[in-house]
Amino acid sequence: MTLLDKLSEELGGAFEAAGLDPALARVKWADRPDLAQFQCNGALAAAKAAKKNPRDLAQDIASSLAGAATFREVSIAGPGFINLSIDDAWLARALGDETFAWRRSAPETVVVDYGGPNVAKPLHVGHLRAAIIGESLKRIARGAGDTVIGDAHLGDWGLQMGQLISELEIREPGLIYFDPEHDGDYPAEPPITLADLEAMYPAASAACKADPARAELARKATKALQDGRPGYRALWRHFVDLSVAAMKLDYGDLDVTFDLWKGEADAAPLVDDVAADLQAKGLLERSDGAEIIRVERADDNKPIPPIIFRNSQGAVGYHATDLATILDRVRDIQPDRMLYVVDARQRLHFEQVFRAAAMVGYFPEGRMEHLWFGTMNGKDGKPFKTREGGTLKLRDFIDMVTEKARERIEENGIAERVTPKEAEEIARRVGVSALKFADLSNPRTSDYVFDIDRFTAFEGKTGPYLLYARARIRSVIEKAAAAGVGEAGEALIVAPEERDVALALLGFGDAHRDAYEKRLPHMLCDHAYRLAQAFSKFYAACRITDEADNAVRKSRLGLAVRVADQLDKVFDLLGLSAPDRM
RNA sequence: GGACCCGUAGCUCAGCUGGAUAGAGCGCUGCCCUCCGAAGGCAGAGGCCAGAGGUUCGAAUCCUCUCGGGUCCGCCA
Repeated sequence: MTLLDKLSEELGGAFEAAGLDPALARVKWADRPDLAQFQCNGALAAAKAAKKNPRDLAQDIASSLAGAATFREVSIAGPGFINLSIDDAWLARALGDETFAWRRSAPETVVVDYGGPNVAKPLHVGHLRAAIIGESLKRIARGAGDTVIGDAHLGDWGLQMGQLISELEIREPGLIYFDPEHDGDYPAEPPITLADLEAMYPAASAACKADPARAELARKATKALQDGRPGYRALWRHFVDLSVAAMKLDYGDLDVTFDLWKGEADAAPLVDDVAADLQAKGLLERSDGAEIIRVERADDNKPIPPIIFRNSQGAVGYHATDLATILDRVRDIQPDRMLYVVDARQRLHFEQVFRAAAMVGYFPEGRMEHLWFGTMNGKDGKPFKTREGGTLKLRDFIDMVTEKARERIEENGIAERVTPKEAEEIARRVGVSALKFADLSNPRTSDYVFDIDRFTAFEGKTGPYLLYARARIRSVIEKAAAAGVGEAGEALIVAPEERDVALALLGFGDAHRDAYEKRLPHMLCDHAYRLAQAFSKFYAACRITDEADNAVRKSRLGLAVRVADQLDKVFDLLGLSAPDRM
């Protein structure tokens, strides 16, 4: 039960005593911190329903709360706002009460799909948001008690594979993989390097676009691969292995990890089962030589085009593999929920797929969520590109941000205090946290402008600032230990800045819950920043290690420890990694 | 053409079930280190919440329209 739940419960009792609906007794953080810490506007809604004077109702409620140990003050203001401030002793006790951390009462098993990189195509900035947001949502759910399985869901089975295979066949037709007579094993070593593969992709793609005959070759190769031609399959395996090894390095740099590295190809064997199920339900239709599923509904306010399950060539596209993937997950994992962290432009696609999956009876539509996100733009307001207008590779992007972090570290004199090796590690973490925090602190659904100077700044609402704040607190705690000033102790609230730190700490459960329920990590970013700010004010106003009063000193040390520990928890949920000092 | 996302301080953005005086960061002005990390703290200037109607005791928030920006709309994923 979170703090706001607890307070709402208290108010709920008072509402019931006054003959009102306790569900209206929702308590929230005060809009007017100068007047109170919390507020409840439920009397206004209750008055509307009961056709009574809201101020009178608020008065009744306030009176029945008069003896409560929870509150120092309950007052009424305006048309019927109930203003609440917590009793300091209650607050101090609550700090030690673990139940104010939030856990789900009924945890679920959840699959999160937040990868979607294509084989042979290096990760680029377009993959960044899915990786960062998905990783955080995975951790947020795990932290709430869910069993969460993250899947990279590789794009390894579409037309691009046929384009690549046909491209290599044109370039090196003599390779054994293209010999239809060959009967037996293929070499264990790939015939090309990763660099070759990555260079082939744009060449093949451009050639197919320019020349219909070339595109036809690619389609035929795709079909042959999907039909299981051994040489093509062996080649495909090489392509996937080369790519995945490179992807793991890039994702690793971002501290993004997947539990499963499945792809469309893993789902492909189930496509026939899906087709049979669709057929059995009478959902598959022929249209212009293709097999389609109609997913529109009578009450749609927009046209929903049918899914092309198999195209006129007989090949399946990503609608079919996505459906097969759902079937695969239902059979293998039996999740309660499936989350897709994918670009906003795929909204229609997922609407189609979710409808079809529900129609064929695989999974309830309401338990599949497309958690779409906005675009990361450049300073010109258009999707982030290199200066030349090309796509920026993820590893170049990470290098760019790390380099910037390195400069900042030198400017700030950090580099002089640590070994070169440690400075490099600090630069990496500062750079990556700058990048990740910038992305996460914007609401998932918004577009935002990537401004490297702003995001790598050590001041303001940035990743580096939070890392710094944590390092500073840890440093104070270490110095206190070294000075032998005693252990952290029970909280004791004597200064307003201590009260504000305590309140900020207790806000964690609600921030976690909000971030989870709304699937919005930025709510946890806001919390981390508020907490760091509350600590800074406290630190500026109160002495810690050299405070003369024993109990007060121990209490303050205890607050510092709690803040540092909670920042670590929040960093973990966001997927940020902090250096111990900087 | 239709659907969806968006328009809030000079800049970048919060404000999610309608509530009091619309917030934060950056930037700007002025203060605060003989004292635990000043990458900090304190104070201040800066807003017809794109525009117009409507619902409501009450609207940045809900509804309608207009203007401006973005995205998507059957065989690539």
